[in-house]
Amino acid sequence: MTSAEALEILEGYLQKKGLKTTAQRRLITEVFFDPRFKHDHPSVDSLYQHVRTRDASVGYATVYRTVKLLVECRLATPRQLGPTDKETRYEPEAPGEHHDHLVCLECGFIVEFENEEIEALQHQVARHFGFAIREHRMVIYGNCSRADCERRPTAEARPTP
Amino acid sequence: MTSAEALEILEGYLQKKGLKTTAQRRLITEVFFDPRFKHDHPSVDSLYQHVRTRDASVGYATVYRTVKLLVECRLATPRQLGPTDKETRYEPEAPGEHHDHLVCLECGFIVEFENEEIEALQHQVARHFGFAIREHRMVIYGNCSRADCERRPTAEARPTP
DNA sequence: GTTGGTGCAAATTGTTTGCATATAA
DNA sequence: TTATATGCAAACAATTTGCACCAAC
Repeated sequence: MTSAEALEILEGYLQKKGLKTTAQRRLITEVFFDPRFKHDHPSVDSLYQHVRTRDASVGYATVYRTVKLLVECRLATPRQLGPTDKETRYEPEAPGEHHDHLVCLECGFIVEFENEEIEALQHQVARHFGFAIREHRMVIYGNCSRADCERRPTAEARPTP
Repeated sequence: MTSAEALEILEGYLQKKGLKTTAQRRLITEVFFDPRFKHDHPSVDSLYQHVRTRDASVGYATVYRTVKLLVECRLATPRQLGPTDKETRYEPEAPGEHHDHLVCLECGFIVEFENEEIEALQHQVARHFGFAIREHRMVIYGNCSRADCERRPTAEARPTP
């Protein structure tokens, strides 16, 4: 999903709700869907930093409020990847799509994947317990095999050993 | 796992680390593994409340510090069930065991389950991306079919299955 | 007696909110 | 024109920490 498509969805949502399209909301959405940035699962703070490089007058609260709007119209999903992460991180979403995550406990490297067999089994389990599935979250933690694993230790994915 | 077994593991851990076994640590562990309580996935606050009914002099900080110890020796796992939960909740663990969760979005009802087929597929996916699995977290959200669903709107006040 | 533990209150951190002003519709 | 948005600072809520006194070893 491109920034332009996301903006269209956002504007439709705002209109429907009688809310206003502002320069800040457009900028934040644009940055959030920036191809160079959209796989970062950014925290609000990280998004705020990027936004500030393009308009230093934008306030922290506005970023929080806009991210909340993006979540409401399903353009963003809150995630708690790293088992030790304190901040909530957000991921750009195309409505209808879904994927899960593999997270490297050493270097924080994240892989997104989809697996229909697992999804089918989840529905089966849910049905067995009388649940109607609305959504699910699955994160697999492990060690990746990239050559430069360990060389980029990030704060994000480090549980107590 | 009984309170007694948990206590034994904790005391072993404390000894190994040169830390001390105190009445508070014993009490908190006992309450955390109390059979009437151990499936509640309690928050630190909820655990604190229960502990206070048995010793009103125990402080909030001590409960936090003790829970941290329990996590370190793998007797507790931090969870963020409810997509809207603010507080971290903790679950008593028997080392080696594992289960996932079904959470009702309406009433907060939680079912624990295990599914070997899903676990096998997770390993397959991980291998495909060159990851060695260390652990995983899976939560399925949906609507349960219990007769009194909706009547218990908070995740804290949950029935025993 | 020494080292680590506790309770309290104060500090920190991520997030939200009240308010006066600014801006889209 | 009029409702909604913004930026700022203050408020909040969950969690952590500094410190003087206590208690396990």
